Amino acid sequence: MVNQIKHDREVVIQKATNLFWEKGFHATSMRNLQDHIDMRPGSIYAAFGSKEGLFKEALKCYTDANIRHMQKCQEQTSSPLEALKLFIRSIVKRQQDDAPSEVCMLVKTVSELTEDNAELLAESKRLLNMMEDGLEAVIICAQDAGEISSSSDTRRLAQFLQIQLIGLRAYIRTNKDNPCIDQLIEDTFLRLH
Amino acid sequence: MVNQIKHDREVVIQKATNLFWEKGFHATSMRNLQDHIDMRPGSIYAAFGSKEGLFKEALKCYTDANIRHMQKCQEQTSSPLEALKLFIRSIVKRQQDDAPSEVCMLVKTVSELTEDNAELLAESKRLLNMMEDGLEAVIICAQDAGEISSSSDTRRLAQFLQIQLIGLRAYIRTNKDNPCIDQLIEDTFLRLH
DNA sequence: TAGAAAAATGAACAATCGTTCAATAACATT
DNA sequence: AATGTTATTGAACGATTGTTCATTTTTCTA
Repeated sequence: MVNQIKHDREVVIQKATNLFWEKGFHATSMRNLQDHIDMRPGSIYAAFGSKEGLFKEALKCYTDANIRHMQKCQEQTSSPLEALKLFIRSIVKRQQDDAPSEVCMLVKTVSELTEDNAELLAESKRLLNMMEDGLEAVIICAQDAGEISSSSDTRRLAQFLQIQLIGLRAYIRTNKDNPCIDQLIEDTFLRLH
Repeated sequence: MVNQIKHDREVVIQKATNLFWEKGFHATSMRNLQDHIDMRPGSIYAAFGSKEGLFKEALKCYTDANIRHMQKCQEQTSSPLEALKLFIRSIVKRQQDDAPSEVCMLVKTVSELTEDNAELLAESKRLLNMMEDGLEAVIICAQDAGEISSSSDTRRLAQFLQIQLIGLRAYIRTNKDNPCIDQLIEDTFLRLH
């Protein structure tokens, strides 16, 4: 029986993720969420415990989707470097599509929250570092494939790409219809050495 | 008579800027502000009209301070390129000091706000573009001084530096005690061509 | 120094916040 | 069909939100 459970947990979390991603943690009220995921307060609290609990699920949902997307990019080509380019291009250019925000949700969260929400802040940092590890893994693949010099420091290259991704996405938020976006992305890879 | 006006406007705005910068627009309540700037609601509203009004002043205050800081860097050396390095190094490394947040307040605001606060969002974008213009002005100086190839596209270089600044600062927020920060900054200038 | 003008106060407002829980509906098992 | 279990509801809670304004205090002028 498909869709027997009225509020399929993953679909609900996905919807909540989109709203949190767009509006941020503080500006998203429980009533906004109630409307957006079509659940009443009692059900939400039974399922997730608190607003923070639901947000934590959203962070996980967002990160998992990104990791899956990176894997999809790797499956599309035998070149790890090309996979990286596919990944970064699609992430950065998703701005024109239906993404809730141009800015990475994890970066947005780390930027917004303080020690008043220490657990959520720490979790966001942890997930961001996980994403960086993922970047380094692909860079190591590229190194093994001879696409990147074997003398390069893969950790530093991963940091560089992470910084580019963060910077590019936040930059595009302030300059959405900049015609030079493609140029800026290509510049990133020209400087990857 | 010094300090005749009890609440010197600029000092108050400076204090408000620090609090807004640390906590963001939504997480900063008017009561937080009342305590932090030592003013009662009536006085605040008489002086600034609204929370948004005060925040707008804070954005201006933050940007002005940054522009002054860039000018100070230019006065410290006759080399425009060295001035840029001084500026970026000091901004990025201010994290260890008393800065309210590692992240640029304008980027933080652009990342946090939506069309629900359209005016503040637009103003933040405007100020960010102003900062980018400032970067380009120094790059042009560096070009005139022969420190940067005259064939370089100064607008693109300014965009590149802007993206690096945004990315580095947000990155450092998630990785505050990373020992490679200096390396990452130097990498930025190695890639500036 | 008396009085007018300006500035600062803080109690109070309606609206909204995150959250709870008794009541109801839907389901599963017999 | 009856019963026990689980899921969902939505009114209501106290706390907090941004904001207002009658009152008091301070400052300036004559």
